[in-house]
Amino acid sequence: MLPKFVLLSSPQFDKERPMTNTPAAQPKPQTAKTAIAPTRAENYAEWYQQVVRASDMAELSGVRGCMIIKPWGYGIWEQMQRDLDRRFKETGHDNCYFPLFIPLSYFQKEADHVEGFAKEMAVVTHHRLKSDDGKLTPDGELEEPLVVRPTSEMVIGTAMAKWIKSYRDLPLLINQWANVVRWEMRPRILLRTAEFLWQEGHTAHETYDDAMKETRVMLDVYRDFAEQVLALPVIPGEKTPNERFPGAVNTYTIEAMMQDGRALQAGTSHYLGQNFSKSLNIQFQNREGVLEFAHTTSWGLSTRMLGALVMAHSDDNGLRTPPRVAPWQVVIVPITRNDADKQAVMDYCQKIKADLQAQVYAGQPLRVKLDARDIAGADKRWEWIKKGAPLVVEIGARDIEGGKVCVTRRDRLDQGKQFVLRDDFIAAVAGELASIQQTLFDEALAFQKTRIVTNIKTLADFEAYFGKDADNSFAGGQGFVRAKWSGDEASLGILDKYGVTIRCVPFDQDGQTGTCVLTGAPATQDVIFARAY
RNA sequence: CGGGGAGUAGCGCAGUCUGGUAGCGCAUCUGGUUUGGGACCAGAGGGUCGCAAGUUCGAAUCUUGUCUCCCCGACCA
Repeated sequence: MLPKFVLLSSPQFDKERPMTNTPAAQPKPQTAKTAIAPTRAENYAEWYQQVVRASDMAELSGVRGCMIIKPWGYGIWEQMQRDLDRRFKETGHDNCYFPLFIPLSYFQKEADHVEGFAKEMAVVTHHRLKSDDGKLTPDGELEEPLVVRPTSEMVIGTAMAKWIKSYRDLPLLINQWANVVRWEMRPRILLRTAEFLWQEGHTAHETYDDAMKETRVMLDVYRDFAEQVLALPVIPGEKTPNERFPGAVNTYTIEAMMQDGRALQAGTSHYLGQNFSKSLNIQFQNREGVLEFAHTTSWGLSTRMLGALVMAHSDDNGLRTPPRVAPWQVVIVPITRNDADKQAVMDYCQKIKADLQAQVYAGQPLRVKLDARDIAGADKRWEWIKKGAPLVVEIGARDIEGGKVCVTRRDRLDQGKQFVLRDDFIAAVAGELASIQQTLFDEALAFQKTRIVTNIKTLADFEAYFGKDADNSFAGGQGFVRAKWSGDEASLGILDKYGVTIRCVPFDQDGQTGTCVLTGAPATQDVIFARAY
């Protein structure tokens, strides 16, 4: 039953990544050529962009801060959407769609909210063009400018105010898949773009308890999704007040660690209290017949997760796409030497494709691509490796004779190609995908664990870790500092010079009293300090 | 938005100082030789030098404006 090509032990995750910071004295031995240049260690920021390009997920569009999401990237997003959407439905939410444009006056109703977004809003002020000597200029000024939604609390809340009359109308649980625009100062492809795709859930509840429960349940949906589907271990916790969503009472987050040790907020869930219901008049008659303001929540997860996949799972040969979200989980590359072979090889490939598609992984039929393009097999193979297809299967005339297939596992390039009996492969393929999914998670988790330091107790320790003299190179091994913080917001000013922020107050707390790493004051809560994207 | 750097063929670059009508490597196409591995040889195609205006007989090159990208900051669901 056990296919012979499954590796039983996991190779050392970090074997090609020195933890020491001895500068490049090593005389580059005959190392295998990597598909991505520069490597992570050479220039992490540039490596990231090269992986995005090489994996063909997305590219810049020429429109400031806006990207084109290409089929491989969008295909991954579609898989994410499908999985998340199922989870939302299972937790009782329905999908809706609200307008892209929000009247400016709506925003003025919630002071904190507008202040939080004012500096990054695209505003539509005209509704037609006129031609002046062939030059088109805006004309027909609007009575009231329209904001392109940066998020939809105001427009959805306004609708909720109309829909909700009675406690019997609650809870109101809706979600929308949409694009939003935030005029970011410094865009970074997939991670921070002016326009991005996301889902935003918006709910209204009768009580604090109900709304808080919803907030936490949805954060846990994100956590489970990140870990199970994206193979991305995350730290769930609450944001400190200064990092809260504008207008929220509590903001919760899942924080992921990238391979350079920086943090990425991967999803958030907000308890909005009665702030928005009071601003927008979302009122209902309670069980005693008394008018009350509803408690609302919102939660979102975006195409930024595509960037997170790149930064968390890629290596120097490109992306490694988790099988659960890979648009194609198995790619068949026919190896044809001449026209005589061709038909036989293609027929054999077609049959294997059909047999593979009859297999089931994670509750769904396998997604199998037969790459029949008229280009060299070796080129196709490397293309799929750079995209991170979990399994690449090469099949040539010789394989047909032996009844075999040649398999490359994307997470095990070091083990090379495995020649396996065709039927064994088909029987084992679902297990292989599960194994790859697990490997990606295990490696990311092992990495995260080695990069969370808990022995930083004083500001001097902190300085040594994050300060100017600390090694913040890729090989330097910086990551998250988990330490006590007093909760004194004034102390956050100390962080400015380090470029570090508190990412979250993790849910799992030891409850011990210690001293604040920043001020030395008594402190009980553990927080995560890190540089962030 | 502040400081720095950069936009020349799909990608990576040279040429810009000292204006004379565009080149290299990879990729692409064609032919041939190869072939279980990111091949080799020969030939070919592809660029209004980011965009716009100006100076000039002549602008990739000089001037001004503008757009975009990268790095560092600030800002930031």
